[in-house]
Amino acid sequence: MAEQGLEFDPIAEARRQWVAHGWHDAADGMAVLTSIIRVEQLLMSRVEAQLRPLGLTFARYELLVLLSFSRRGALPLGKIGARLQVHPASVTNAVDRLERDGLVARVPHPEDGRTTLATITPDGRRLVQRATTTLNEQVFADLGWDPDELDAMFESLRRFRAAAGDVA
Amino acid sequence: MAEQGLEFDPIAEARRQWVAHGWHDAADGMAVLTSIIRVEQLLMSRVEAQLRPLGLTFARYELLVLLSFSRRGALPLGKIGARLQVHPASVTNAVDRLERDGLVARVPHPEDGRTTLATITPDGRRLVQRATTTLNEQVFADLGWDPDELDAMFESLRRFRAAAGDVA
DNA sequence: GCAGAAAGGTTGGACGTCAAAGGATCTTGC
DNA sequence: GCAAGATCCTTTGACGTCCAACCTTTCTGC
Repeated sequence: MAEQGLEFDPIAEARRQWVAHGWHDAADGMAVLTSIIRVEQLLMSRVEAQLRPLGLTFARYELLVLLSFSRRGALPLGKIGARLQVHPASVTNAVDRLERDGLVARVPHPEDGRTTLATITPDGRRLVQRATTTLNEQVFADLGWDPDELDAMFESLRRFRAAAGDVA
Repeated sequence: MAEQGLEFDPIAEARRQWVAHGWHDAADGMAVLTSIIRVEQLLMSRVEAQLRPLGLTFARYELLVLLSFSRRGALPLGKIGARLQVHPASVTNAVDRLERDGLVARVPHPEDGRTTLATITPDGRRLVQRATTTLNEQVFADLGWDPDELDAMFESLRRFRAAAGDVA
């Protein structure tokens, strides 16, 4: 990444340009959208930095968490995709790599021949435990926002997700 | 994507689990981080849906916008990376494809033999114009937040970026 | 001047995401 | 019962991102 040392804020600059071109109606939306993209990038890189030493990525971590929270430690791949809101191909991909590393195993569904279950292994459980502790302490516990601000953000984001159909 | 029809909010559910496991301090941070990732995903797919018919991606669109705003319509690849806050390899990649499509041309820097300039072509200017009009109307003009909320979001996000070193 | 350090780009590899197409396996409806 | 249509998963291909390693070209310091 090119992290350092701009003497000005590129997003503020872009917004200025938008206004200068007469695109007033779109300037704020552009600025917020771009900001979200950038903040997501920064947050993700914090997370990945913590997970890398454990041999995990966030995508795989999320999948492990989901399995570890499930009743039997196993879920159909399709349901995993629905819960994590990712493309089926991404699930296949993630499960492939988790399986390669012995953190998950594929098991045929006992009743439905089309379905495959991903099952978390003991190694998988141990690792997701460690990863969660690390992430909780090093990232989630303090993103850099006050509690009030955090709540406000969550609520705004939730409303957006609701409008997009994520929430019932 | 698996867009539809969960009968509950996966992020709210994850947060519940976090609290149930006693990770109170991290629960809100986890929820907000996950929400930002999800909202970024949703916004990005709106943007890409508008750009796809034009043969552009957001990464390449941003690069074109940057060039079109520059004095001479040309910038060193390194400076592009710094302004867009992406890895040098990503710039190489994007410029390769823009060049392939005739939207940008690589020109050696007249004074510094190490440096390459990316120059926007007339085709590039025309296309970025069209793309901007479309995005302004179809996406940026209405993300789904009230003006007040939009301002609050921008400010929270700006503060975060500042703390991360993006802003002077 | 000239060796060593720094700066600018490119390449190759690992991952992630999406779209589209394909193969299996249920489920339906007549 | 059986064909037609849904489901579930995988595969392939196009892109994007990052990292690490590797050339070139410049700049620095003695």
